Amino acid sequence: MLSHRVIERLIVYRRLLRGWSVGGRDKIYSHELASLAGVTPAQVRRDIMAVEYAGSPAKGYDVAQLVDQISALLGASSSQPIALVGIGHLGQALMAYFNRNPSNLSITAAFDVDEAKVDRVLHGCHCHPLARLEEVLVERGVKVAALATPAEPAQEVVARLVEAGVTGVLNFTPQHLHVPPNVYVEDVDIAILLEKVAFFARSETDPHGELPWPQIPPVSSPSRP
Amino acid sequence: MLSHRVIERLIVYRRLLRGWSVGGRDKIYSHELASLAGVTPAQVRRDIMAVEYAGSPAKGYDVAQLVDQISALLGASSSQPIALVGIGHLGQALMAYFNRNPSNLSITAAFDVDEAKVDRVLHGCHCHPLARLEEVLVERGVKVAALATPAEPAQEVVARLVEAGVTGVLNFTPQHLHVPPNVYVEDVDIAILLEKVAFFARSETDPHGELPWPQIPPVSSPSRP
DNA sequence: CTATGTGAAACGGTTCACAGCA
DNA sequence: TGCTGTGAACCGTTTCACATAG
Repeated sequence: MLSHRVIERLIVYRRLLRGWSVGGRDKIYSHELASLAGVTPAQVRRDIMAVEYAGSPAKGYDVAQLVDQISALLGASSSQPIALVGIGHLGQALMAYFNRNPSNLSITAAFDVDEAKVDRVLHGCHCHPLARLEEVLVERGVKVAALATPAEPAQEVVARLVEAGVTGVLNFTPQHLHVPPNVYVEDVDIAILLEKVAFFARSETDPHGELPWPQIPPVSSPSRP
Repeated sequence: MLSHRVIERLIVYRRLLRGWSVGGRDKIYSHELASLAGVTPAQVRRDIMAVEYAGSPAKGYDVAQLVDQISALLGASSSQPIALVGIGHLGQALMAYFNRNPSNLSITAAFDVDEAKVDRVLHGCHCHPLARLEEVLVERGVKVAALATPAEPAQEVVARLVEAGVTGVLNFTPQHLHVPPNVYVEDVDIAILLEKVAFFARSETDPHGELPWPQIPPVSSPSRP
């Protein structure tokens, strides 16, 4: 019923709607939201069909109500604790980001094998030794973890995460993780993504003298790609 | 003809094949590669149809030849320079990663507005002031850039990147970037991905007492999901 | 008129199932 | 027998096009 793609876009819409205040308006049209999100207006309307809310053809969607209905669908708007394993540069980037931009997600516990990083507070987040992983996770009821270790220990760590009750993992490791069917894993393989970008950068022709392009197309114009 | 998904998986396959040495064998079956990559054997065979190479039903695919043919399809195996804009934690994570695991991609120039970070060498990569962006990029013929700045300056920076001849951008910013049609942008929105994981973590049921699951299924067994 | 809601068509990607071959 | 290569079926997603409403 709710596919991965739809969920992803609804989360994007919600973030954009929360920042919406063009001319102090509290209403928004599908083509405006579409332009901000970089999708088609039809896509926006189709996605909004999934939430229990109907806009008015005259005035568009009420921003506040739409945010509420999306949140109702996504569920659990109350703050949810996230664990982080691996306090390298990437791990610290994650801590810094979610500390700076407080959302309903917050990284509340970090873990590393490196004794030097342990038992300190980094970016407002306490760093524990990896040995205490299960203990802390169970105590805090953590269900979601970000995995930012090197590739080698990844499978072993994820097994311990699952054992401790984690059912969602954001995996920055190049390892393909084996988990039981009730656990959701999202892979983010940055090296693969960069190679992909390099490939498509090559395949795109590079016109030497080029025209100006619409850098910031007016948000109010219906985009018809 | 070659879709984004296929390119992505071919890059994954190539990496796995380069690390393949089970029992010193130089051949591999589709189900073995599939198991490593976490896809179906049919998917592997279908993807390999895209490259100009045929395996043998008796012995499977010759690993070295398959790597060569995938590389021929992906093109430009010679080292390609990458620029990085934004030397925060995330930027340093990228520099550290591509320094440690040398591939055919290397981050050769980094940029930041912060004077304190500039004109030093971090992770084997020289850091320039943002003002010299165009100069350095044109001089080195850089076509690919990773964007790891805050959201606010992202659109302005990408405009300058495009002006300097960049045709591929890996965008870690939550901003939707407007670029001319000949420029490829890949978005990696970590906050959205974490929220998505949190959502699916909630929707998965969490069976309390659970059975052991196949953590490392034998690579030689045909997986039929 | 313009914008929404939506059935239906179009599209793209994955899987099936089987022919062919060592 | 067990694998590869592949046409065809299948399935999920996106887009179209139009009925409907202010």
